[in-house]
Amino acid sequence: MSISCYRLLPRSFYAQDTAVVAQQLLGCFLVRIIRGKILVGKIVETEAYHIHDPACHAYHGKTAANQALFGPVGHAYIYFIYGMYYCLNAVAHMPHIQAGGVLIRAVEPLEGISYMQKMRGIQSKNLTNGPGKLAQAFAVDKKLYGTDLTKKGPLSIVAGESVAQDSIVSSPRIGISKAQELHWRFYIKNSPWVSR
DNA sequence: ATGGAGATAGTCT
DNA sequence: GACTATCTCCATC
Repeated sequence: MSISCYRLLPRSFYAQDTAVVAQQLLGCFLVRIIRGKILVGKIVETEAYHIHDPACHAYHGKTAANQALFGPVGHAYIYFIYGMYYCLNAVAHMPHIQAGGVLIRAVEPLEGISYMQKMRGIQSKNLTNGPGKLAQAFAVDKKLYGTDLTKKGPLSIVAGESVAQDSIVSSPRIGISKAQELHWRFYIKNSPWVSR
């Protein structure tokens, strides 16, 4: 697989409804370029959050930490959680909404697997089946905060395999207590790479 | 196979 | 001072 055949997702892709973007990101490829190496993973699990949703980090307004969620769509919003982990989101929402993003929860490792293993530590078998794990495997931290995902660079998302609607499963989001009635977690049915 | 505790630190009240 | 959009390890079934 050569990098030249990758097709970056355009800015307009991220200007759709957040839950729609979350579903359409399934099957796309997350591409990380670091120290001359390339890491690629197929996105298999996502969650949608937007400003009118009590579980969204932007719900209580703009702060220094969540400002990227209010910025232009197609950029990376990264947050630090539980004193130990980073999680990666793609800013995505309709133009008339102020903020929203899609949490990338799990990917299927495709390229650079030995580098991912090095970042994770060899004791672990599960490389990227959870938001904290995939951030660690892809060397994603605050340095990439606000990165434009629609441009060739250290972190980007490119078009991938299209996923049939009937192989997309939705469920309540994981690890939150608010708005559990919203089934805004999406994953590829029968994928062995999802977080649970 | 499943469950609970502990690690650990940024962010907001 | 409380609260996380988590993970790993070790316990017990």
